[in-house]
Amino acid sequence: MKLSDFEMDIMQLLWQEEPCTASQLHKVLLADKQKDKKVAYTTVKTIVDRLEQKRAIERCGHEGRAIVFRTIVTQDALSEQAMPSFMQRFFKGNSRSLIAHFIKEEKLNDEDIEYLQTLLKNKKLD
Amino acid sequence: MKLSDFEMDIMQLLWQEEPCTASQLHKVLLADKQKDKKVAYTTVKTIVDRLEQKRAIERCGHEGRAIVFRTIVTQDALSEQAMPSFMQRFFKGNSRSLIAHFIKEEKLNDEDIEYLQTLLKNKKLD
DNA sequence: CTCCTATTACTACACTTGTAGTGGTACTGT
DNA sequence: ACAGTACCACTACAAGTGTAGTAATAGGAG
Repeated sequence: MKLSDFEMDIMQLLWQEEPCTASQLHKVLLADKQKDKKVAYTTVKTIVDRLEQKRAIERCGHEGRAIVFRTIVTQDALSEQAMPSFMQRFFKGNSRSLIAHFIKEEKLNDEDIEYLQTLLKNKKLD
Repeated sequence: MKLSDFEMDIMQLLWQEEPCTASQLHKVLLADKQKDKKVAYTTVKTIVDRLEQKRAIERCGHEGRAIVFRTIVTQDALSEQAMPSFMQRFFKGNSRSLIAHFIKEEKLNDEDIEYLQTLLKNKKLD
């Protein structure tokens, strides 16, 4: 399944908020700071319709007139799909440099670091 | 700068092969196993043209009649740009779970693991 | 019961993207 | 010098995407 950027954004919201209606999603989107961009309700609804067509989400009830939706595909299923092409693109499939990149560039507190160190240790032992 | 998937593929090749011509890129693409998909030379040329329009690459000479191209933007510049939206999408900007995901899911040999452990150690000290 | 409003289903449209054909022409091998 | 070929610039086009308008209407407020 291939979803567009905006479709992914909506899925992201749905995973956090589901089950919910299109207008709830719209409100969350508008409330979401970090982005000045405002979209019309109908725009969100269009994306929701497309997600339904693609069988990424489905109707699971009503709330007054509004349709309540929930996701069908899991976040993992989708990221599994998107991950390889991403890595390919930026790191030629070299996961080591991918991880290294993030470790170098991203903010991590001590607790994060310890957690990741533990993960690595376990990985080595397996 | 926003590049499409195919445009990114070509950039990837260019970073590895530059400076080079469109037909060289085409040959590399065809030679590339892993993908049965065959594209016409003109398709590649179209993408190259678009990359030039977007100022991601530029002409830097000729080789007979053929135009030699080289990249203008760096791999880092582009991944910096692409990274956040990707992370946002799949990990809500939580870099720790992103890194954790890769550590868990990707193949890493002992040397890789030691390298990453060193990186983490240094990160902690900084 | 009637009116208003929130929602819906449908339609629209310009832009991007993947994919490639065409027609012209600058080199190159003979 | 001529022909063939490899390349170029330009054009095309369907599918997907972001963005939204419109017409109809079900539900809720009074």
